[in-house]
Amino acid sequence: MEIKEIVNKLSEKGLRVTPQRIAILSAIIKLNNHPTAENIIEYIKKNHPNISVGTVYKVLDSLVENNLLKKVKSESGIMRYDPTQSNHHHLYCAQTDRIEDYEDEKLDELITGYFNQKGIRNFKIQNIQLQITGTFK
Amino acid sequence: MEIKEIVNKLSEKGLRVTPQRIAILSAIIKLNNHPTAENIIEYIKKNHPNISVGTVYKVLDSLVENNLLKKVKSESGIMRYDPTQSNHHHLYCAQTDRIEDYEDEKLDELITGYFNQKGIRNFKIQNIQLQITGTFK
DNA sequence: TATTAGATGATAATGATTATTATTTGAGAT
DNA sequence: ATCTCAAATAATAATCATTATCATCTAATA
Ligand SMILES: [Mn+2]
Ligand SMILES: [Mn+2]
Ligand SMILES: [Zn+2]
Ligand SMILES: [Zn+2]
Repeated sequence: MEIKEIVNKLSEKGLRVTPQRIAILSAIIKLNNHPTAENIIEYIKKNHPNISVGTVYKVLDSLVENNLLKKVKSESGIMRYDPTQSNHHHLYCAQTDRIEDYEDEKLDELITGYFNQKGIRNFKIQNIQLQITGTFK
Repeated sequence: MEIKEIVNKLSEKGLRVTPQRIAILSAIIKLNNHPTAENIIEYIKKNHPNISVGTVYKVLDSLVENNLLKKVKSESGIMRYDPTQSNHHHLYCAQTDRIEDYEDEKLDELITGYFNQKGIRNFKIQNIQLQITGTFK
């Protein structure tokens, strides 16, 4: 049961366990395609019709701040949310707003190796993310 | 004189050469740090105080559509504009909103080579862009 | 069960971007 | 050099994602 997991994650971070927070995290995991705040609200309203838009945004921000979610920039500028903590890349569809995860340890090693040798002058690298644009087939 | 160049670029694309378009392109080149629409407006108003906000957005869109500009997604979601046509990557400052260009032919070859062999199943790659986050020093 | 800091819901406000429309103008034709 | 008119602009209003406010509620702890 993954509700238990969600409750644990919230507690570990010292966040109060509220029905809204559980619903929002569950929704993002269930929806599973980098939903927008609006997507999340629409989904949650089915079982939780009184949830407030402001609450959803505030919860999202606090979950991002506590590393339980990541923000994903979309082509349009509308923010999207990602439940995957581990570092990974994204495939952007050039025709639709679809965004899929792309994980590739070998590629990461290749790039990390490259920059370990070369570096970037005047810049300390914290994180490298690939934005791979193209079409799904 | 680079105004001549700007005029040429506009004509080549079949766009009418207007003072507003020249001013906007010049501003982006001059500002040279991926300015927002607001940055551009502020800069232009000095010499061109009557320019309309809507015009700036419309000109930016048409320049993007005609491949004279690129959009750059920022952390905050506010769109930024880039006069560099050639494919390149970006360095994002983790503390400020600074965005710098990063070009690296060797790196591109490395990544292209990797994907030429491996590919991504169910996905046709059109373009790969690195978002390198860290701090300038 | 009582306490209370923190969370929520309702609502208004912001701020970036887009839409609308009357007026102006760039560029080709005369 | 004027004429013509599709396209561009300025002024203004509208949209829409996100944020702010604040009265009410509630999860966690004692
Ligand atoms: Mn937010
Ligand atoms: Mn735009
Ligand atoms: Zn993801
Ligand atoms: Zn750039």
